Amino acid sequence: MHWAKKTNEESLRETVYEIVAQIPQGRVLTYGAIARLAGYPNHSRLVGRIMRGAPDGQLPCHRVMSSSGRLAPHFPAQANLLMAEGIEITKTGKVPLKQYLWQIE
DNA sequence: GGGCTGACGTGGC
DNA sequence: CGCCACGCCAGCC
Repeated sequence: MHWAKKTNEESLRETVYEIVAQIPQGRVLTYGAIARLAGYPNHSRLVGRIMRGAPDGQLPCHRVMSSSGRLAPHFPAQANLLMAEGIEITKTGKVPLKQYLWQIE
């Protein structure tokens, strides 16, 4: 067969969770980076959707943000959780990715 | 099926 | 740094 498996939230969720679970403390990752690592480079939006319904407390979803370092809407606790592990947040409410982006070795 | 939405990304100004 | 237009694509109505 040559049909492509339909990319949907279900098929991505597991992979995304696994990746997010591995983000080290004090480091962050972007939706786009996660999408690429999962093998779906053009599905950053879907990753965001998945994070929206992610089990809070089980996963360090606060370490996930946009490529500009902007934090997630409707997730007020994110900033505190980040600062709690030593991550700096600028006055404009963004995380300087240059310093905290997880460089996978 | 068509149109809109959105925890997105990139490039231009 | 901010705003915006585009491109993108699954989910939802």
